[in-house]
Amino acid sequence: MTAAERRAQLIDVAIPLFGEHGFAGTTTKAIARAAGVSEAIIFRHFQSKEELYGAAFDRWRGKNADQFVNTLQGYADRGDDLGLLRTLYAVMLQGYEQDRALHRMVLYAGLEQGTSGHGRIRGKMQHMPVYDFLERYILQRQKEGAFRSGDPYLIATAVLGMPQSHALWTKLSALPSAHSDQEVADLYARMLLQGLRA
Amino acid sequence: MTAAERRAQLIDVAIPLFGEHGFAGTTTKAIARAAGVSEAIIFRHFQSKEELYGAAFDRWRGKNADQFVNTLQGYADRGDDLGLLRTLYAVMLQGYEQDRALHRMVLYAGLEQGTSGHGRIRGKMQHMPVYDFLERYILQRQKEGAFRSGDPYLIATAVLGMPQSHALWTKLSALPSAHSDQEVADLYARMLLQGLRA
DNA sequence: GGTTGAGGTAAGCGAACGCTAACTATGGGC
DNA sequence: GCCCATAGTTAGCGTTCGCTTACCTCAACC
Repeated sequence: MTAAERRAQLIDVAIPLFGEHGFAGTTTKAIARAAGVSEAIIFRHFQSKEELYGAAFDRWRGKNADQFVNTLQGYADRGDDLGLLRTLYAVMLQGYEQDRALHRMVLYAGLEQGTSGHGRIRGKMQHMPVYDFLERYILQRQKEGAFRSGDPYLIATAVLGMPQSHALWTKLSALPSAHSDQEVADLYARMLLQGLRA
Repeated sequence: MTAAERRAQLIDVAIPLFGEHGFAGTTTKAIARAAGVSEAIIFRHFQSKEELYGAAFDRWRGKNADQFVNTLQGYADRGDDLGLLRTLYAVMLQGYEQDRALHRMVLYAGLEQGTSGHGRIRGKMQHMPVYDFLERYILQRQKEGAFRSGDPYLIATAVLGMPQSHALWTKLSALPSAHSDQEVADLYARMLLQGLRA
């Protein structure tokens, strides 16, 4: 296995572990065992556990795909507010479920940042494309007189916060939900859109 | 210092540490240093680190005061939906800031539960009085034809999710906010109330 | 005023932590 | 056929982890 392949594999197996136990709770030995290699080769391919953590984190940033944003932009161009929100929520909830480990890792990172030594994460969490898109979108709709006034960033936080919080408890933690993602996405989208109207 | 006092003191100093670094990231030595005693007395007063963690957690459950719910009930009796939501949000945001360590600990516990051995936490996180109150309140307003239809629990999750998510990033993590709590509470309350109307 | 028991400390246990040094297998280029 | 860079191993380093043991101190009680 080449160095690049091994690096990628180590990141792959590390993400579920970091996501499940956090940085402090995940041991290099466990990562090595999951990868089927000896512990030492982790440190051949990464300077430290911290660097591996940072590399795993970069994987997440790549996932916030522009393609997702492009889909939303399509709804925006068509002026389909409800479709946009519904799609946004559905994709978000699906993403949380699909990349559960990755999102758990991000959440852990938010809590752990600045505590342990792993300062590599700092600054990596800002600037998610979805936030930027939503902020611009809200600003535009405000100018058109369609949405209520108020700081677009703050409103975007509220828009994204509802499903985030739902996903936090139903998907990232263990608590079960009695509702399908579609159902939740639909209710949230309708409710929030009505609240956004000027 | 009596045993009861010492127990309480150990819990007091442990909460900020657990909140800052999580269960796995907090060492018994650090707790002992913070309390100004030797590490061994932790294990005189608690069977294990895990038991201390559970005891700290019980402290949180006591904080979800009924008094808070009573205040909200007052608004409900007066039919003041906006006042209720605004107060709810303001108190929530204030609570997150005030008991930052406690809330961080709870969030950590949600992520860590079922991973490390500390199964003591399981089942302690359910049944927050605020959720129950809000669910009943929404159901009542639905019957009166004032609020939109939909599962009250799901709607309550959305109502509480918006400030939770905001607080998660601005208060529990390190990211700064450009807006005052009052400002946020007011905008969120207005927006959500409009979305709730039938 | 000697005994006792509760609260506390110093020292260190075995295990696990992140990480490293020294060595081996292997495969492509001359 | 030899060379040597590369990917991997074994063994263990120094430290820290949660926790335990042996001992100390001292106010309360009969």
